[in-house]
Amino acid sequence: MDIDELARRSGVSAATVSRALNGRPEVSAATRARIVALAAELGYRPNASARTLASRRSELIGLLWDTDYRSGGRQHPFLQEVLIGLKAALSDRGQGLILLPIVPPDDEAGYVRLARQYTLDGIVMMGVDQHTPQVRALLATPIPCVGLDLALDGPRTASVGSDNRTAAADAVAHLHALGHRRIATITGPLDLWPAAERLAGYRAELARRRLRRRPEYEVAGDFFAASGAAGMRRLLDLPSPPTAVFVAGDAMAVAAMQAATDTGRTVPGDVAVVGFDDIDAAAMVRPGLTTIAQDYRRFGTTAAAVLAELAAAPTTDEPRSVLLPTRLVVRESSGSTAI
Amino acid sequence: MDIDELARRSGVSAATVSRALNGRPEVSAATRARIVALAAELGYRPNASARTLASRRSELIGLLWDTDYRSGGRQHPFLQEVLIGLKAALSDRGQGLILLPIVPPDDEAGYVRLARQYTLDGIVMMGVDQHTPQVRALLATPIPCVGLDLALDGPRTASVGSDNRTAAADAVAHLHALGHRRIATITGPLDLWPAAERLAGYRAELARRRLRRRPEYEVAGDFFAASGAAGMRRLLDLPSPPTAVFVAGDAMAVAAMQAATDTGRTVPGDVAVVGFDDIDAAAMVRPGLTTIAQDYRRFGTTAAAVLAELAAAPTTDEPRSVLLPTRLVVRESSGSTAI
DNA sequence: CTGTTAGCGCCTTCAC
DNA sequence: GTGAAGGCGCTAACAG
Repeated sequence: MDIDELARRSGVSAATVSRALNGRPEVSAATRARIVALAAELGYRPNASARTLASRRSELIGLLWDTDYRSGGRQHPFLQEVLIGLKAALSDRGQGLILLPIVPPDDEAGYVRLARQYTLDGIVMMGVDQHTPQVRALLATPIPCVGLDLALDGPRTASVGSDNRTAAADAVAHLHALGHRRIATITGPLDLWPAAERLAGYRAELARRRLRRRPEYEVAGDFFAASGAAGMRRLLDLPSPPTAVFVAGDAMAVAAMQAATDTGRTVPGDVAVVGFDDIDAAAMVRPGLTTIAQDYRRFGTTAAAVLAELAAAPTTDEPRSVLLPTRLVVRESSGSTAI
Repeated sequence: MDIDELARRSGVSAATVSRALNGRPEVSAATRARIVALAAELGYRPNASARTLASRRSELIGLLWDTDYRSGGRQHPFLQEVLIGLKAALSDRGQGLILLPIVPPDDEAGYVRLARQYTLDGIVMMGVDQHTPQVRALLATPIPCVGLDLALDGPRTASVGSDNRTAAADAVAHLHALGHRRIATITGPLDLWPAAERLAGYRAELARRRLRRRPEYEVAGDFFAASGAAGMRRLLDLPSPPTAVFVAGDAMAVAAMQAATDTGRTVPGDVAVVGFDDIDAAAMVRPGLTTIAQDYRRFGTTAAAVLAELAAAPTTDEPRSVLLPTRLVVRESSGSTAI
């Protein structure tokens, strides 16, 4: 069942079938209706390769997702949800999603070649280092690229992420409202966009509420559990330890809670904890972890929409970014009563 | 940079370039070496669409992964790891991975058409119901299909999964070795292959160790947390409650532990628990959950290898399946001492 | 509005 | 061992 067969059966030429099915305006309503109906009835689907070859557009989006970068073990707690959103939004637009292999660092043109090889219409990146030569080369290209939790820069790029700054401020506000005045934080790696924004939000909210900002209350973590435990121990050893800690990632937060418990403190009694991400475990540990939930599915749907906009828009130097709202999920770790 | 350009620069015809790059035997070693070197130097990559159109092979594998099927919330704790393995193994073979959209149940030929549309060389399925018309139609086809944790049936299909039966037996053996004699289980939905196998392994090991099998010790769960908690409560309310429970999934196991704790029991003191899956939370909860770890990455690499075999092998009626080894991860929930 | 004619970039017979 | 020619299935100019 190819286009010629369909053309024969509908009594028109292949060109007309192509036009009718692709929504071209030059076809009469009657012919189009007839062709569309017949195509549906016969289950005709144009061959993707032939279509791509002729039109130079593939309706294919590439996903660049580096499983090695900083993922020493389990990372990207959200890949699955992002994929769900992305897949749904793309297929609504008639687009497909292809997973790109990781190219070695010395193959500078690797991604650009992959994009050409598959005639990709756009690329979604997550969990990659946008400063590597291979990625920079890709970003410099007019191929639409959107970064998830990644601040991208290029003629046709955009970034999608949560409004981490506001979210962190919400966390601090929540703790403050519960009566806490000595609020510390354990950060992520500050060269990562979300980590930096969360710290900025923490600081901003302290200032807004006229709480003193103490350098020793800002402990550096790396999003992994061990750094959360170490950070908590360090905070609790302070002469004037905090009564609450905003931890920039849930894996660290859970470990931080355990570190507190292990050293004889109670959570939230002695120290309240608020995390970030709402990983599965947040609801499974005791006490349940109060945390910031991100709408990962929407990361995906937004990425698909932004990609379409980028493809239509002219190239530009203006950095574009979309910030998504988050939600504070209150569980037991922040305590329900003031201190 | 297309094949003609490369041909011109290497002083041969496009046909020879094609043969050289595709490892055809008819090319002289010298010409091949020259062409391969030049191709590498110029970074030539044949256009995927043109190649697929001409050769009728795409080197593309489709991933069928239903995000709705039984995934009321968070499921498939292993998608990410599977993808890592799959992507790595496929790209080693020069193949790509494309995520297939879910087709509506009334579109019986949907997947078959998708396979043709993209000229897919094979399909990996996970988290789908293989009894639906759309999937059955695909399986009936000579297109290579491998199911992860799915017992598939068709002329060119195979199944890859853990050796769930042995794994469950290991769990029971572990509990028995710790001194437990009254060992119960909370199962998954028994129409799912892994759940049925785990129950079979539990029963087999009881028999091997001459432990009495009691019907009231086999409680039905559905892999979700709530059913784990309910199952544990029911077991503990028994006149002669078990001293150990093998829970067929970690989400249920964690909830089961909490249910035990909530009703005044201690874990592992009053009741020991062994789970299945080794989800992230297993190491985060207290007590840490003893569980069976599956090698999900290997699911992916194995699927890629099996797909290649299926493509080369003739169609057959023999069901093929590959069972992967698992690993018992001992933490605190099973206790380190006998009762 | 519709048909005819060329390719899109590559592989693959068929000659040589 | 290598080249020439045709075609994979579709889209996009160009006519009409």
